[in-house]
Amino acid sequence: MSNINREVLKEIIYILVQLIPPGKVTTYSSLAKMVGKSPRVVARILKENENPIVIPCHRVIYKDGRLGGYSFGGPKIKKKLLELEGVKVINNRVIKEHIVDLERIMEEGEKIEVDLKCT
DNA sequence: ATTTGCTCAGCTC
DNA sequence: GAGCTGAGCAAAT
Repeated sequence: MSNINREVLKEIIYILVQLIPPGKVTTYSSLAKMVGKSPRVVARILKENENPIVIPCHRVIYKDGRLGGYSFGGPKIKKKLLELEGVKVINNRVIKEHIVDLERIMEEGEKIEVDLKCT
């Protein structure tokens, strides 16, 4: 059952990436764990994304905090974008505090949803 | 077979 | 604790 269509996988990953709030980043491995695939595949799909404007693929980095690559203007642009959102990048490395697991983000998202409902 | 937007375990300093 | 190396990984070319 791990044979998901590429399109579906793409959609899932895009949605997940769009869930990342500004000022936070996540890792390829986190995404990979979510979709049950290898980090390489996630990276490839992120790279293949057709509209980098709506999909903040710059918020996805290595687990070590390194930025990794960025086909949409190069890693320098990626760094700029992250800094613009409040993420501190030191020596091409995002400090650990900003890295959040996708699961955590989703939990917070649900929490927010609940809050809205209560209101 | 080679190249990638990766990650982990070991090793050195 | 921080940095480097080598191997493993899955998909595209």
